[in-house]
Amino acid sequence: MKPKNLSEIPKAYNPSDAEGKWYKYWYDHNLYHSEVDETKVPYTIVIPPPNITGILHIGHILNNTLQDIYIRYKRMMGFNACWVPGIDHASIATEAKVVAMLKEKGINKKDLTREEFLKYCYEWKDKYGGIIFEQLRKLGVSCDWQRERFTMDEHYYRKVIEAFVKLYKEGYIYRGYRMVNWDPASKSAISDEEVFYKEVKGNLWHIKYPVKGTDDFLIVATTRPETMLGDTAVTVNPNDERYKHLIGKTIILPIVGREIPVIADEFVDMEFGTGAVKVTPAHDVNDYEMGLRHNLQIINIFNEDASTNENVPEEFRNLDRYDARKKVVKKLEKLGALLKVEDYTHKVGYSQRGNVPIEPYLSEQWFMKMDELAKPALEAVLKGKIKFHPEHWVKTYEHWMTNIRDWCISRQLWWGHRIPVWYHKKTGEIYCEVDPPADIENWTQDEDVLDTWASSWLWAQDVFTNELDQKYYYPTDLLVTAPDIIFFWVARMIIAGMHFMNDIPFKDVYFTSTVRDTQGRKMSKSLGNSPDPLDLIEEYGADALRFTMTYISPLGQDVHFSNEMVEIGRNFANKIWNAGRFLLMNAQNIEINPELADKHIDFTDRWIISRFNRTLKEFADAIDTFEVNAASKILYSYVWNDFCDWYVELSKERLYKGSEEEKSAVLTRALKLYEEMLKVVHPFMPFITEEIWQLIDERKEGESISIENFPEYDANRIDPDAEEETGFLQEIVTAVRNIRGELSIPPSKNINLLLKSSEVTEGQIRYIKSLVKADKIEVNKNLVKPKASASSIVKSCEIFVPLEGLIDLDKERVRIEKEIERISKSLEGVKKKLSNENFVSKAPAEVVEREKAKQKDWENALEKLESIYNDLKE
RNA sequence: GGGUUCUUAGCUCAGUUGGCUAGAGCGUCUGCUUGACGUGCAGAAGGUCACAGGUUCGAGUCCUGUAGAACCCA
Repeated sequence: MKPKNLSEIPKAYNPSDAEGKWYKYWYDHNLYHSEVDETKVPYTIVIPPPNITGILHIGHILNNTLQDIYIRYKRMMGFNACWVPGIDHASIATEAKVVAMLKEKGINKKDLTREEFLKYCYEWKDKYGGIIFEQLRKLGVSCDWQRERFTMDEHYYRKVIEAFVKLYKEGYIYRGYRMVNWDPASKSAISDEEVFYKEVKGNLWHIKYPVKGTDDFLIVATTRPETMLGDTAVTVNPNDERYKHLIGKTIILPIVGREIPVIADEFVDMEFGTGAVKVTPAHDVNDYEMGLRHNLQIINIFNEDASTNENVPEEFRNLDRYDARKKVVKKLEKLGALLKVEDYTHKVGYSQRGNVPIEPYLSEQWFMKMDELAKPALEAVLKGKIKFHPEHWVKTYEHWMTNIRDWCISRQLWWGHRIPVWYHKKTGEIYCEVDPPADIENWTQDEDVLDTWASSWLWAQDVFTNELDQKYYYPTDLLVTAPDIIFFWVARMIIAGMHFMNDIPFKDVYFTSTVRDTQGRKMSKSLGNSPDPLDLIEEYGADALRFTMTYISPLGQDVHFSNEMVEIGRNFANKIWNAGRFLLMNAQNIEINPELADKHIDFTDRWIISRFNRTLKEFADAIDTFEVNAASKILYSYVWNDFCDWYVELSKERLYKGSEEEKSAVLTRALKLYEEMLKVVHPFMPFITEEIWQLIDERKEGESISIENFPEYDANRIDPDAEEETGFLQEIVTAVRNIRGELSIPPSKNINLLLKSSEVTEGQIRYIKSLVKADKIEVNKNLVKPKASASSIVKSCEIFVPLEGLIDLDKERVRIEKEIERISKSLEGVKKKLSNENFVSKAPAEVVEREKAKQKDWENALEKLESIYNDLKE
């Protein structure tokens, strides 16, 4: 080992210097490219492809940090690690952006041909599609950039089309005229999963519907009065005594004047509203089904943009649905048909993309039959072939999969994978193949494209573009994703995997926490509570942000994030930096000699090595069980508490006072241990660990900590004796420091120490002396307590700090009193337990033994404390 | 309405198959220009584990109920 000669090491770690430099180094040396290598076991992750319209948000930080931790860890463990990056074309979102962009330029999509429009889309993608990866690189992700994919790459596009054709031929895909969720802004169907429900303050309008040929009338209550223009019936519950006599009668629809029947259907809830329901089969899902049951006329009153069409009276035509509502209400009022208006809060479906209320709308769409396809995918998860972390998502998955409904996969858009179906111009015959028909002039291709998720569901299998790769890397190992796309993407990827590959797409799925603000609100642009990760990286450093995210994100729970929390990571990085700085500064004067690395070993060395190996074991267990949060805490506590607070402090004794050879041995060993520690931290904090790793020894061009071997746990290095010996030392030191603190003995004041014990060793005395700033330590099992002294008890050892005149005896008395009280209380509990015969006979022997030992220890301590206390009273 | 999850120190969270003298970080208080670090060091205070029952020798942990919160589905 040959640490660099450093004239000056900054007191604080400066991330911005290190980050750009090392990312470029990794990138230039292509360190994270993976090729098929049969001699190595692959470990594969496919990135959840961000949307090309998307920019980096705090959720991406968590998600990609987790993936990077796993990929870096496995790479260092010797796996052939492959992390495939890529982006998603995002049909609806992108098309909306491009349309808006064109509009600003004064171009109307309608005036463009499909080809012209797609050209604009690709231009847009080239301009903005790569931004998010530039941002992710700032985070330090070790993706294989040579494998970057896009859902509309030629190979991938073809795979999507092949999948459609296969499913069509197998009978899973059909075309139908159905009620769909219509987004009137993008003028496209969307799937059930793309609808979210918002609570909206609205009204319940009570409208009077006259019964033909009588003075009688029915009152219907509705939240959407404008749809009455398309009513074709009124329904009551057949058991409703109030309305039985009206069933079969005819209503004259106000405004429109259409004659519509009163029908009976069990579906109607007698309790809701007035118990009489207007039926608009073309614009409500339940009404549509009722319409089918009763053979009702279906009148569509809206255009594609949800404005009223020619099926309504002339004065109401060409109005936006909300304008139509106002006008209808006004008219009803004028006609005396409006009885009352109530405030009413209800949930309204909105388009997730366009954020406009969706319109239930009848249209011809392509659907996928899901129930049969879902079965193997459900089984794969229930039988544990795919494991979810945390496991409880299995229930949500199961619930959705067992109640799965057919999937509307067509979208009335141009940007995306065009449906490979051609209609014969004369015969109307349908042709569905990957390649167009030979006599293309006689056919017209379906205008629609596929739902984006009907392309990204092949992501795990078709980012691999040749058979060899696919065979080697598939199934992938881990998918890290947000739980809100469990249905959209995770479930469908499993379905696709089982159907097309006859195998699972990934072995483990890690569902991340949802990042919220400190008030528990979701991060959103409109609330302005969403921090820009790039600002955070600039302020605190990428490592700090990465570490903080893992440190604060509990498994399976939402995380409450605020910018100041990143200080946790920044401070931790600084701690690591300064421990390194300490060793490097000493290396300027003390020779590093690898031959001495195993010389002058004492119990503190064996202790830190033991602790390190325990840490390795705990760390690996946490990573293997996907408890990343726990893993980060294990790291934190080893680095900060064990290594810095104790080991570095202990080492000073020998570093400053040892022989030249001892100094050399101690520093060499400490640097070695520090280097191993850096490797363990590296997957979490890649930049700082690389920066220091490059400083502590001479490295060749192309070498990197990121491709070093991860330290291996060695059970033989677990050393209970050294742990015991160091633990005893730590307890004594802490007890003395406690006395100093509690009795306000200034740190500048050196003390003498008397230890009444037969168990304290010479080795321990040396360290105690340096850690508590003692001039003299006397150890003797027959010591007599000096009168004016402070005391403490650690196991069998009594500690006395004689400080005539310097300690306040009243304070000391209170301190001992408190200690007596605390131990008495604990002792009481133990005694109570042990005097319970049931406990002694039924509890495991081991537990009983432990309680007995406690009793002995505490009784012992109490006896000593009481004697000390009596002594103080004199 | 159905499902899932949560409620532990002022705040954010750990607490594995019940054995606990209930932990950590932040914040608070006291002291510290200690030859790595004030982004730090040393010490301290702070909790009838939401509430009520039950199972058990033993419950923060298991069961039932109540109250409150969040998310998903309809």
